[in-house]
Amino acid sequence: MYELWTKEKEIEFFRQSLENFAEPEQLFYISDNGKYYAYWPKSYKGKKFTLQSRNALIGNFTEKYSVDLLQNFAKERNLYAVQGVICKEIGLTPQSPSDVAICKFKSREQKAEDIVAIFEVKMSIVWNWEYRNGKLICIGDYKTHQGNPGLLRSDSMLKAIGKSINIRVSGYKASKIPIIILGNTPITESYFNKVDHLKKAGIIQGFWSTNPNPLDNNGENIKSTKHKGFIRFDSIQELYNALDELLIEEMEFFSSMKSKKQLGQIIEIANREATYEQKAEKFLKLIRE
DNA sequence: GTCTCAACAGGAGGGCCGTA
DNA sequence: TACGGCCCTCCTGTTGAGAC
Repeated sequence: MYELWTKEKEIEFFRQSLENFAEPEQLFYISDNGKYYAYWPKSYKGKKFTLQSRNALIGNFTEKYSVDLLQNFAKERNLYAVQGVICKEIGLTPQSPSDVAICKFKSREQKAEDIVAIFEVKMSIVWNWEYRNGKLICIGDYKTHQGNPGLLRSDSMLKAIGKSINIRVSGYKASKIPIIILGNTPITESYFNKVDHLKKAGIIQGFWSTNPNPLDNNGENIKSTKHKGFIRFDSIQELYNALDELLIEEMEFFSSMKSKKQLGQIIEIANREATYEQKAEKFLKLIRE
């Protein structure tokens, strides 16, 4: 039930889809010699086409999987993991809801102050599979097929970043809510510094992979970037600890483009307040004016 | 020639809305 | 209520540029 992403989850997706509504032709590519593949193998040179019918199915499956993964954590803290959360005041509209969010209440429509964390799910089938005589045979990891799954794609990364910024610029009500991108693959090296910078800048609190072993034969893959902008979780407990760490203290996102003189003035005024919290509140108030 | 990366293109599915 | 059109989001293959 509450487990990280493994090959068994992908088998579950195919089995569930085949049992409920999908034909094999909607889930697998058919090669020239009649074999059914989840992705075109790198060695395949025959005629190809692009499967579209799987997209929404895997999208929905991975969102539901993410809800299950987070539900146990939420329940223990009297919270709820909710799919498709709408909160218009922070840019989460019915057309573009949050994939998953941890909230104080169970409903889809939420007030900003009742949303504890927002998760954007970017997951896909990671391994390649052959469907033969009703059986699913794993024929290789993502390095052996022509597809480029999940967060390994630059446009998936850009889309996740774009959606997060859209929430951040929708208003100050989103400034207390952490945003996590949940994936099931590593990220490319070209994004190592960028995810760290996004974390330091407060825009996205992490790109988290729930897949502890994305490569076969203990293939080397990144555990985390230098400043933990990307983390690969190897156990549920590790994931829950990271969530606890993230949610334990109330944080505040802020950004600005001001001269050193203006900043100095703001700091000087804020510093007249009595406590650290009051100084911070004054600073945030002034920087947003 | 091969590999990697970013950008682009594209169809399926689903929700919404106007119209008959 | 049914239907069609529009738009958005989903994921995946293709293409071209650049590095080696």
